[in-house]
Amino acid sequence: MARNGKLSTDPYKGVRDFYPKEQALQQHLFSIMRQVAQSAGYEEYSASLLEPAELYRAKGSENEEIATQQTYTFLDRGDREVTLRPEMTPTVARMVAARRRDLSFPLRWYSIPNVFRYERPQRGRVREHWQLNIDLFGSEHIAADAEIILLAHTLMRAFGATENDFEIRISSRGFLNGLITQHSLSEESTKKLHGLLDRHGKVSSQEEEASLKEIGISPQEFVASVAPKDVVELLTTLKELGCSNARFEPYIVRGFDYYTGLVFEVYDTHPDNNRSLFGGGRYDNLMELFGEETMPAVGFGMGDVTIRDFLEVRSLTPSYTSPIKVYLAVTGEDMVTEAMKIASRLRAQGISAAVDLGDKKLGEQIKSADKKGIPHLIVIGRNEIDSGMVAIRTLATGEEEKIALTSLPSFLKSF
RNA sequence: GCGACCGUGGUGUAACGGUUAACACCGCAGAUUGUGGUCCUGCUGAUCCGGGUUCAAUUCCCGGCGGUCGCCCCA
Repeated sequence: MARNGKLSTDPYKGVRDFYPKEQALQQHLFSIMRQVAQSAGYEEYSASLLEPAELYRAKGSENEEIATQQTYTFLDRGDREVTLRPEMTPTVARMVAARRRDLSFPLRWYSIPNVFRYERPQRGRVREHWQLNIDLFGSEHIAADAEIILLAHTLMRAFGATENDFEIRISSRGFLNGLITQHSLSEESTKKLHGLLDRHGKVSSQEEEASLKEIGISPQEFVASVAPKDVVELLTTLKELGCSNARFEPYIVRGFDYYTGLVFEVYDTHPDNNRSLFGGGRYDNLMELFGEETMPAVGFGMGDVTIRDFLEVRSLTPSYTSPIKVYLAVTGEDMVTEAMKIASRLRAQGISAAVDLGDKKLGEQIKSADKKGIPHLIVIGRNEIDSGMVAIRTLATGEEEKIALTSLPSFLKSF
């Protein structure tokens, strides 16, 4: 709130400040993402958040709204149209297309970029979020699809979720496109169909049936539809690989027009949060944008906001621990320097230590160390320096142990 | 872009249209010039902005801005 001409301390609409505790959680999420991606042989890449606006206009008749209304797009000082990337896939496709001859395939890449959408903020949706992007380029084999979905599964497990906490719903654009050609649907009807499927579960089944009939498709084709061949094969493979909470779901569409084959979404099974957490699919034609031949690709994106909600509902977020292992409270003249010497020696031994700068009373120093979540504390004063003995206290319990200054590092390492 | 609900200290809440806007937490200071998390004392600090109705507005009305939730769309 801006008041009396003072600047507001609120962050810009729809974006978040990450105070140390939130940042620690953020880094926790990222480190699990990195660990899973790297252990499967994926290499990390990165790029600027600025892209030329035309990158998002090129294709996607269906996605005009995203390109024109839901991006941050502006003119730079040289009258170039610039967009803050709303997603990473066009960027990575651009990068791969640019170095196509130099890269060896199959290519496994991942990144954790921040992406921007100019939208109305609401639960689970903000204007800037971080999104793990995992992509596998250069393979048409169904094993590639299986690998990507398995990675999504592994990630969820790595976050601490059980197979009962989530469900992987798979469909295929091939299946959908088959229906569309079979009924020779117009572009308008196709769009309607996509919208209808996407809203499945949000409208009553009567309404849905009526709308389907209007388009010219009988509801039975969905309800009784058997999984298409590619999906069946995929599900079988996944099961063999230890992923047994995936199933065919004809209603999965995914918003982006560039998907060409399989599409999938990971759903939260919690009754109060029955929503799509993230998803992805196969996009084999995106390279055409850059005048390249088609390049098979499959991948997914996982946003930090929805995964945070998922973890918080299930208390799967770790508690915060201070990066400081031992705090040095000081009392008396010239003791700050003495404490800093001790801290330096501790750091050289790989023990993180911070010194109170002595502006406050000793009691206050201890209180603030505890509030910061620092596990251990020692007081440095004349007595300690002269005797070479300190009392090391574990703040959570209040227990103290007297030890020689010289054996402090080995003592702390034992924790 | 559309709709519903809501805007009171840093946070969470209170106040029939009527004195000095209350309480709790947090913060700061003290009780104690070398020892925290319990208790005690004191202090700082708020009615989103602009109009209107009224003797009188935190309270009622209108507009703006902001927030939350939904729709659209989507991650």
